[in-house]
Amino acid sequence: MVAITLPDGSVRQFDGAVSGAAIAAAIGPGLAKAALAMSVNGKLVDLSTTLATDATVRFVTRKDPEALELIRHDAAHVLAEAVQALFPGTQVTIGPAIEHGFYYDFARNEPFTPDDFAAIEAKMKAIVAANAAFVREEWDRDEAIAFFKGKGEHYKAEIIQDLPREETISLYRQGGWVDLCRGPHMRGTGDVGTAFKRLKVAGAYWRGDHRNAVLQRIYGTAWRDEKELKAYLTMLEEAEKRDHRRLGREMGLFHLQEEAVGSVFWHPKGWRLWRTAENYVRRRLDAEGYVEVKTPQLLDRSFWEASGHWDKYAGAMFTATPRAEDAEEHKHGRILAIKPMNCPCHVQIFKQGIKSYRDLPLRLAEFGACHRYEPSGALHGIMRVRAFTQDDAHIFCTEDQITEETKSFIALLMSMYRDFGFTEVVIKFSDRPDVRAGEDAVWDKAEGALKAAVEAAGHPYTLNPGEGAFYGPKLEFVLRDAIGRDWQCGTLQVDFVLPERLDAEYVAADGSRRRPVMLHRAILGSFERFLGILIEQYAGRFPLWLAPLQVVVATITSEADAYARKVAAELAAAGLQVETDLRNEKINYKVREHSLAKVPLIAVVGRKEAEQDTVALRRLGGETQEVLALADAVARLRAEAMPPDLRPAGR
RNA sequence: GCCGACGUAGCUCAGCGGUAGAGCAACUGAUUCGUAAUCAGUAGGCCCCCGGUUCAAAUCCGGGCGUCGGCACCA
Repeated sequence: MVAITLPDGSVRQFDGAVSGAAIAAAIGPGLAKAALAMSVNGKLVDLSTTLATDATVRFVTRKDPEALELIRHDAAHVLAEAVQALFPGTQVTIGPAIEHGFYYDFARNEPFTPDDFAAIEAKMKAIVAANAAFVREEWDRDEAIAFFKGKGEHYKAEIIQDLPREETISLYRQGGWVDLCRGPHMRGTGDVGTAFKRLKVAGAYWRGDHRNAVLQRIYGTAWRDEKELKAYLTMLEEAEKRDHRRLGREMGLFHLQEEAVGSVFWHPKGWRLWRTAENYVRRRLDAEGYVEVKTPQLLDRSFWEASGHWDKYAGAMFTATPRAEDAEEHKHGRILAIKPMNCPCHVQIFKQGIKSYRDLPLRLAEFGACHRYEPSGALHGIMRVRAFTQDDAHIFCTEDQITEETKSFIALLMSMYRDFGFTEVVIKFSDRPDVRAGEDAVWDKAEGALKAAVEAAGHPYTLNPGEGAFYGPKLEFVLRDAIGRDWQCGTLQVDFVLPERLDAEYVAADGSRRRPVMLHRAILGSFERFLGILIEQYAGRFPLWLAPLQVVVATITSEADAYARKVAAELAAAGLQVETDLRNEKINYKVREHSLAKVPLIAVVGRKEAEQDTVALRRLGGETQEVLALADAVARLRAEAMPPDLRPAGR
């Protein structure tokens, strides 16, 4: 007898070994039809799996969260079959389910062309319609290797060779096609459904290593039903509409051009946005006991050799030498490097004079402009650039102060993110990478201290093994935007290495000389990137305090021109960014134009307003307007435009 | 850096061997108008750059540069 326990606690007895499909059928025809796979004692397996011993079973239907992963994984197999059917000689490699969809990496000499894609998608549909059953087979390891080698599937053979010896080698058949796969799968290709779409093709390195061959990766998306698919495609469209590169141009915030690859030309409105953000950050740091500094752009190569950066990052650093042949640097062949980061400079400030334990923690902040020669393929709008400004700071402290400094940093960061409109923040803890500076004992200490600190701060965090900086472990702060995308911005890194390398020390209470610990930290990360994220978060429709142009005073008739100027002057005197629109155009035209430009408020004035000393306020996206006495409107907008940290009510 | 696609007016794009096009924007004029496009007219181009093929190149070929989508990278 085999006893099967179901999620509701009930137990069903079977005479002998029984398949999942048979159990489902025994429970009811509805379930038999809906079950795609099952969870046996918590492990997801094929529905066809035979159970010979007692077990707890839960059936997975299309409604369950696991279904998405199954659909996507199966869709990857369908894609692979389609490609091999259409392009004989193409080798298959791997094809996992990923967030929102799936991909499959193929080895083929000729690139896939747009014409191929329609054929691939059509073939996929045909394979799904044929609904061939997924059949699992377990093979002997060496036979499997020989089998794939015999088919010319060298990547598959390599995968098997690299599997641990004790691993079961399973193959899945779907009709005439077979693939190496761990499983599980649904019942047949038909279970993939129709809510999938091939999306894009891209190069990808075999096993993610840039020294390996380049494969062709075809991406697709797959969902439970058409409605979910449509919602996803709509989200992609929404993301495209929010694209900071597009909005940056449309709203006149910035531009990029060929002669300055990776550097941003900030236009007046974009720079206004930057200044608003920078002023805000500066006020918060001032209030938090940071002291602001400014350090050199150009430093001698030997400086970076001492800090250890030259060794690891010379290839990503810009260097500069004077053109004038009589310049000393030129004669002696000295190389100056444009700073790629601020920390070594801050250590130099720390080292001026003798520091006492009473000076700690010393929090040196800098809006530091840095340059890095980022690989050309990494550049992306203003999000990934070669010239950027960090909201950087280094906290010099004792080991005992790490916990307290980390706690107050996390509190500051969370509060600032909230002010910028981000409420969902995830913390990741990254520990030692393979290539690193410093002794293991030092790393033990640094990781221990940081972990203790983040736990003391009381925020949950996830582990990100091996992703730390080369000089120390770090916390990474990832924020989720309005349409569900994640952006890593803030960071806090513990560093015992650099103070040692650059010989920073302080005098302890007992008169001995000690090394300070350095905490590298940033909240926005880089202004360029963060402003790009803000543009996308708000789709250009900034809250009033961030909007670079806050109010347009638009006239209905030229008789109101003088009054419009007065309204604008009073708003400007109250600290608002305001423009007038006195053009001889219809109010409809003006409203449309300023709405498209995403100006938060339009103050409409006509003959009536001029006579009564009022304004008709219209909010972006609103369908009504509010007529207010001018003085009231000024007072109200002044309050509303106040940056969150200056609002009297507090946060 | 790697794979692929793309680069034509300010923007979005058509044209793909035979005199460079459209819509929107811009400019000029008329219209003084009450909350998301008033009408008419005008102007606007090293067709990314350099070379080649050809009687003739935006169009075909080669090489650069840049952008886009991924991959790799991200102190």
